[in-house]
Amino acid sequence: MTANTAVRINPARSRMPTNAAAGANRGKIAQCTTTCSTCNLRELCVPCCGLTRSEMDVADRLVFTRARVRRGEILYRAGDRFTALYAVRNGFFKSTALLENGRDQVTGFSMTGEILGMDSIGPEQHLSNATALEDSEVCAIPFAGLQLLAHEIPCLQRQFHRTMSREIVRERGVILLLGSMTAEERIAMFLLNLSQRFAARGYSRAEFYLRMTREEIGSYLGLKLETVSRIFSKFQHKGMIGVQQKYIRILDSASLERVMDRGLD
Amino acid sequence: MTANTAVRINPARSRMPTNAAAGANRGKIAQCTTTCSTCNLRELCVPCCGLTRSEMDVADRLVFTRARVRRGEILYRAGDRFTALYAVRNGFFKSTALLENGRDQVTGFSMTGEILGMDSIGPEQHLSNATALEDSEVCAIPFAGLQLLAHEIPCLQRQFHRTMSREIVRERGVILLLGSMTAEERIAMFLLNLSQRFAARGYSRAEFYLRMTREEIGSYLGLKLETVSRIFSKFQHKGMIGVQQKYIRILDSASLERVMDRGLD
DNA sequence: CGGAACTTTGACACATATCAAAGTGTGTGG
DNA sequence: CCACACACTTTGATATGTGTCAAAGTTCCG
Repeated sequence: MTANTAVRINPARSRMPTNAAAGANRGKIAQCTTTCSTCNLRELCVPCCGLTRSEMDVADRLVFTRARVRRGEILYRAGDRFTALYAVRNGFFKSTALLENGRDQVTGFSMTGEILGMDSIGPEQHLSNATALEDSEVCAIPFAGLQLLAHEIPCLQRQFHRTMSREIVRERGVILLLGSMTAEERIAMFLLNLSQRFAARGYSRAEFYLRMTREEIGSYLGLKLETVSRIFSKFQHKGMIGVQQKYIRILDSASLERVMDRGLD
Repeated sequence: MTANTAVRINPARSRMPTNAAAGANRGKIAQCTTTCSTCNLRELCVPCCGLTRSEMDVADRLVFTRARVRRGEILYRAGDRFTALYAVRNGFFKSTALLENGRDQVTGFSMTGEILGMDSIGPEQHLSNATALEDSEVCAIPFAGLQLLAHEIPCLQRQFHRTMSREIVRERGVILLLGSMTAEERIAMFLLNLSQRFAARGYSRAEFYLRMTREEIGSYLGLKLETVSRIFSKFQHKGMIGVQQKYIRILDSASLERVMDRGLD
């Protein structure tokens, strides 16, 4: 099974992040209030309104389980029962969906502050795998509890809907990319998107380390790894980016934007 | 504006196959309760639980606006303020998303019982156009009202989440299709999907009229119209389908499934 | 009947995949 | 600490699926 490559990488998968693994982290969990407002639920509840009161509620009443996920480990697998959403506290994940015939495909990359598992709500089971691409930490947000809480805090409910809707819009963007952009346009868009997301998190917009391989990028963008590599080289020769392994520098974002919008001429 | 093509296209359309020659339904409109449970909110609230009481509530308290949309007319446009979701009562719609550079792409087709506008909740404005491909009828479901109601009827809330989640899963499917399937696999999947959806609505699984052009199919599947046409012909020569204009017969669905899963050999 | 929208088919072009081989970096075990 | 293996990346040569361009065919409707 292709899907298990990531697992084989580290034989020692016992320390899989189960919600129960919680124990070790107990110390931190106590200070969930501050932590959540800094990063975890930021996307899910804080921007809602500035209610300190309800933030307290959130922290007090929703039992978060903090979990570590080492690089290569799988946070959840297709088929697992859905009980919780996961907020990426720090680190980097890929989501992969499996087609019936064994083929699989990367459907997204998630970084700090983003929520994993939105697609699993309806089916009540996970339909994709979430794999850590670097040592990461997540907050498990029990879905049932979230629902109860959202029922009492309307702005949390609203925020939750916004988050789901945003996932629809994100996927829509991937559909447009896959359906009507050339390889170069896709790569330009991919790099600019990463750049912008790193910037939004306080990291450099101009240089960063890719957490994923060329093959994973290709899978996400509907391209083969060789094509990804070639286009990286091409952009580099044009002076648009610097490439050294996984270390990328955005040297000319205006050009990248031009490529994204109108293709490379 | 490219988006208006559909409108200009036909000053007067008539002969399109409608699922329910409209006028006949007039009697039903008064009894919104029964109507909703038969089709409109079916997806949104009914499967929730069998509560006759809350079904009453839904019908009584949410003011639905029934609207007719003629073929070629646009139900909503990108940029319009989002106030309501639309349940397709009967008819057929396409959704098209616009890229910055003027390109646009069909992102989905919606038929009876399906909900339009899920992606607009977060942004609070529509990001895509919804165009009727045949004379259609929709129920506008005011979002604010739905939220209020859902707050009081937990199963409605749950059902709403399931519906949003289902949209994420649907789009995920399109991503997989666009990212890793050949043209033939895409077309086979497309036809089988339509077939299955028609069947679920009580129409024939084996023969139906396409409501969209080859170009719209191509746009949706990330292919050019000529490619769509060629593959239809190819499938026809192999005896897998019958093609006469927009009238399609599925002659060998097993073969189509084989193509979808493993490609044509 | 004539025009418009749509579809089909053919010839050819081109972007990306495939196959192959060499190059680079990294972690592990001796 | 080295060396070996392994994963990953790069680059080249070639193949192929799909796009592009063009033209003829069909159906619909005024």
